[in-house]
Amino acid sequence: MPVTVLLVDDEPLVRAGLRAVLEAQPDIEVAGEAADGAAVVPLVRRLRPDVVAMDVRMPLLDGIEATRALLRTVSDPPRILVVTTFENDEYVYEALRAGADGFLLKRARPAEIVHAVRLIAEGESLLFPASVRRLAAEYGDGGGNRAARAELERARLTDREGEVLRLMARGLSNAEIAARLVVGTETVKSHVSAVLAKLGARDRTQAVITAYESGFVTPG
Amino acid sequence: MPVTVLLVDDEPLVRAGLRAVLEAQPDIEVAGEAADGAAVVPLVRRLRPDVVAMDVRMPLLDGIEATRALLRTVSDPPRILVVTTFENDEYVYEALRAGADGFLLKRARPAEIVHAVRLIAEGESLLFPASVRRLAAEYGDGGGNRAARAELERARLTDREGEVLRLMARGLSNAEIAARLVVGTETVKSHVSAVLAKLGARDRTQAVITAYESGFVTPG
DNA sequence: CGGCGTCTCCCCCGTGCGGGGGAGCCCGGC
DNA sequence: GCCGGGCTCCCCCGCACGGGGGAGACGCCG
Repeated sequence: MPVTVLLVDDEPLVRAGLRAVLEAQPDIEVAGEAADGAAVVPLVRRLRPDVVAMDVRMPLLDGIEATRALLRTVSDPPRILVVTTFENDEYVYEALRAGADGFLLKRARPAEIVHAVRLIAEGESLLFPASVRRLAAEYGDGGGNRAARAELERARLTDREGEVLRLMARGLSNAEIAARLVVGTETVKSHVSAVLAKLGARDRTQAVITAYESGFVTPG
Repeated sequence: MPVTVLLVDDEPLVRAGLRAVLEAQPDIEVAGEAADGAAVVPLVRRLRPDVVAMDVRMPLLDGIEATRALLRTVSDPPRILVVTTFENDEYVYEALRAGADGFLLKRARPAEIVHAVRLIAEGESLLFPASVRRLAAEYGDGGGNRAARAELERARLTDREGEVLRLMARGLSNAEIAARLVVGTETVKSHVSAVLAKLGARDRTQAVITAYESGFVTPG
């Protein structure tokens, strides 16, 4: 009895690639595809796949929310393999905290992709497989320079501070952030100052750079 | 006689996806694959493909250099379709200047990918197809950034402006940039203003964000 | 209970930033 | 020759930013 997989990614090209790679295996079967997180729950109910290979970044409903929704609403939920482009995508960690069972880099080799799906299907957790560490090393930090990352680790931003940093990283001014969060500009200034202090940044631009360099936010 | 395509991308998953999408067409044939730019020239010599679908960012030899190498060393070179993740990747423009015939977003739909390959094969140039504009609009995060991207498409920064933007993206203040470039701070301010205007950015933070989002600078 | 951390808001104050002007110099192209 | 673009430098000016304080309200936890 083959392992059945549901592919969830907003890019058809990635779905086609995963399908080609996985269906080349006799013991793996692609049960279906979805282009966004919102379609996942009904599809899982109908297809009952063993594994969901899920992108984190998607329109409508991202991989984190889709993971939560699956675990919350589906009885005997499938194992969830998070698929991502960047190794230090903080969304990945959120997805793992939300209950995903492992993650996989899109640039992994076909054999590694197949291996990951099999492992996950068998109930193994696949948090930091050797292949990922190797890839991370090969691609030299690829989206997470160590110093910046260490800085962010030590920083221990509060929820609110992280929220503010994210908005800073979208180019919003203090006034705009205040409007978005429905608080006063003075409050935002407090949070911004805290972020700058914790990150060792001199101004918001340096803070945003640290956010990018550490993978706290990612381009694309 | 079918259109033959050589796939060049360092990610096997992307190659598999392109292969699956293209080989579903009766009039398109995948002649071969390469994982980096260095392998392109000999492969083209041997396989004589009509079209090379080439990633810009690759180890060893990137898409720009590979394009140059092809046009310089191969007689009757194939048409070159640049494949990219970001619409405003400055490398793409370099590749186009180097002689590539068009570019394609990885998140395009299969039908659009097929269409692009056919167009390129027929000798059409494919610089800003409607599909790309539509995708850019769809994925533009609402308003401000979209305008900035559209701006960046046309924004041809001068050498000096690019240099200044790069230093901005490293967190340097105007005074520090001035010291680094051995010019006056007023001069730096002029360049910064020009960059902001060309990028449609309100302040240096937004400019740096655009630099990251467009791939003008990369984390790590 | 009292402490602690978080979130909220307030004051003053200096300054780096960015807009809007203008101007001289050099080089390459028409 | 002249013109245009790029690089350089200068003026004034308003303001958002960020530092350095302080303070009240809430929830959590020992």
